Amino acid sequence: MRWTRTFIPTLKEDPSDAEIASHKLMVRAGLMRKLTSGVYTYLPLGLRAVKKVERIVREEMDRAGALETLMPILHPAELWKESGRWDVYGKELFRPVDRHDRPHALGPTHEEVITDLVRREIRSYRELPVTFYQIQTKFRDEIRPRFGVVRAREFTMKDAYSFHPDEQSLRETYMAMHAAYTAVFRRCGLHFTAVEADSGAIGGDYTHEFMVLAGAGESEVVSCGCGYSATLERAETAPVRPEAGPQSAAAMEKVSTPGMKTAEEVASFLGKPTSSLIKTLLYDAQGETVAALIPGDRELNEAKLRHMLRVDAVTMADPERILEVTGGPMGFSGPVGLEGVRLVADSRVEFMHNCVVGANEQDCHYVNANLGRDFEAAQFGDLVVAREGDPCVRCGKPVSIQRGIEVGQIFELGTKYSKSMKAHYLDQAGQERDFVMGCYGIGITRTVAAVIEQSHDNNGIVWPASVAPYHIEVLPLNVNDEPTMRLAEEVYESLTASGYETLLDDRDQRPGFKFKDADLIGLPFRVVIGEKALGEGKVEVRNRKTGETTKIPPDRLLEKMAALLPEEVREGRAHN
RNA sequence: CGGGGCGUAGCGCAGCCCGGUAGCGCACUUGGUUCGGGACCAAGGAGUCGGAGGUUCAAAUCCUCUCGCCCCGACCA
Repeated sequence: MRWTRTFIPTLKEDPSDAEIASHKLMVRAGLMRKLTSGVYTYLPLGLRAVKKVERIVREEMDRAGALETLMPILHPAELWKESGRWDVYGKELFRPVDRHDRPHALGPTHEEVITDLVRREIRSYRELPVTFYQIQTKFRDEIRPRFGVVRAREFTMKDAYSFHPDEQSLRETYMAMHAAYTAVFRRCGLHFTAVEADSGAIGGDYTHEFMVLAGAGESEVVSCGCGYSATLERAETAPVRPEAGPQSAAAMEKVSTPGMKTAEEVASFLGKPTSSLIKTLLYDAQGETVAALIPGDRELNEAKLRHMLRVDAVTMADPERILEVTGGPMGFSGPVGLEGVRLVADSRVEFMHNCVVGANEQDCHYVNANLGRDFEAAQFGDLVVAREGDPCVRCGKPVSIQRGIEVGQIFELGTKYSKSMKAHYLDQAGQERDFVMGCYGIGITRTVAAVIEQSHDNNGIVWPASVAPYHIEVLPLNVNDEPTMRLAEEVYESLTASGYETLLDDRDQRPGFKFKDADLIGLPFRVVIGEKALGEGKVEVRNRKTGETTKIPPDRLLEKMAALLPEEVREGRAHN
């Protein structure tokens, strides 16, 4: 492709609305433009990168035996009502209404649609297992779109759904998908980890998220050298056992703490560390009020509380409810003398002595409260948000926390949708059974952003060959010099004919200008044809990533490129 | 949804407090010089100042409403 024949509107300045590197660069390098909040147009160069990722995904999905389909983006509301998600999905679900006033949804994901298809078409265990996938535009009315295409409202996603006769078959496909995803992200040249995750609202039991480690990521990943890694929501860490033996228990005493509500206020008022406080958090767990005890310097992880209580949702109790069950106002709750409420505690509380707790009375706390003597808890477990340096649950070494961009997630859904939507098949014994399902997503456009986020420098994008819009930029320094242009055309033709995707910068611009643009759009290799090297009968080949430049005679260029950019590298099966 | 910021030429911004001529850089057009890391000179085109209403002799500027975009936060005692 010739630069003057395509459309690559590069920008010298950062767009004012961009915050992170990938967003700025995608706009500056002319990959995309914003239409409205969280909605983007892909320009020719950007689309090529998107298509590279799509192709890799297709190849790996096909290899894993998944069947490509294309489902509608417009769904009738009935389907969503049937699965129950019409009411639980919330404001993220776009809900357009047609001219007959009939409600619809724009698909944020397609479990309902595929389940409907499969229940109509598949009757027998003989047709199972089967996996369908599609690469489609998805809509999610994000509460706050940001970071360009990392959190967009309209985006491209690959979603796959598998149907099985039983859990074992599901697990086999799950593992195959895990392997396919690993291959996909490897081929995209990403540094990533697959972490244990929380299944959230989609439901299901077993799930991994594929996270690209990047400072600009929105998710936090807890990981340990031993190989354990999990999302912050899911990550468990072990309590630190105190080195000294149990301190002697002092006499419990009620003290006045006027107006001191937060752990920090109470601790500083009493001149004690926040870690000597026990926070008593009251939650409504599907009708039951539960008190959760955690160390004063920690935060409760609601997902963990949900799991411990085996409920789908927990919400903080309102002040009226707190007054009713504890007898005291919000901010002064404590476990001592608290009756008629289930008390659960973080395991760390077991190792705390002579603690400060609320007295369930306006402006009063107890000091020197001790578990076992002054209060009890019905159940112990890990309830707090993991923190950098906490001991790993597996090996005890300190864990670290890094930020990441979630580019893929795989779920074992089980029978959640087949049950609610009455999707059955007949087993070998002629028995009607619910399909066992799995679902698997990859954010295609987000993956492109993640690649850039992880691979750029001060001058622009540094594309891995596998997802680069083109492999090589041929850059004639002076388009008005006949020998230069003749050679440039020859080089361009021969590279193209040899299967390299080549961009010829045939613009009549000054060299510096073209060099800057070349760095900005970041193609892996640049071939400069200038009068200087030409005088020696040579052209220059420059590696965008390393900056390494070599001068070679034009007739050795194909040989050189074959070494630098072999097919395995262009396909992402190897990286250089 | 709460808080904050911003909408002025294609892009990035100044002007607004203190009302009167709409300006700068980049980009674009023409001519010339230049030509290995975002050139220079000259001339030029381009803006309903986000929108509506109001105050005023006069509004980008003051007031009211409204739309859009960006950032932070969203119940953690």
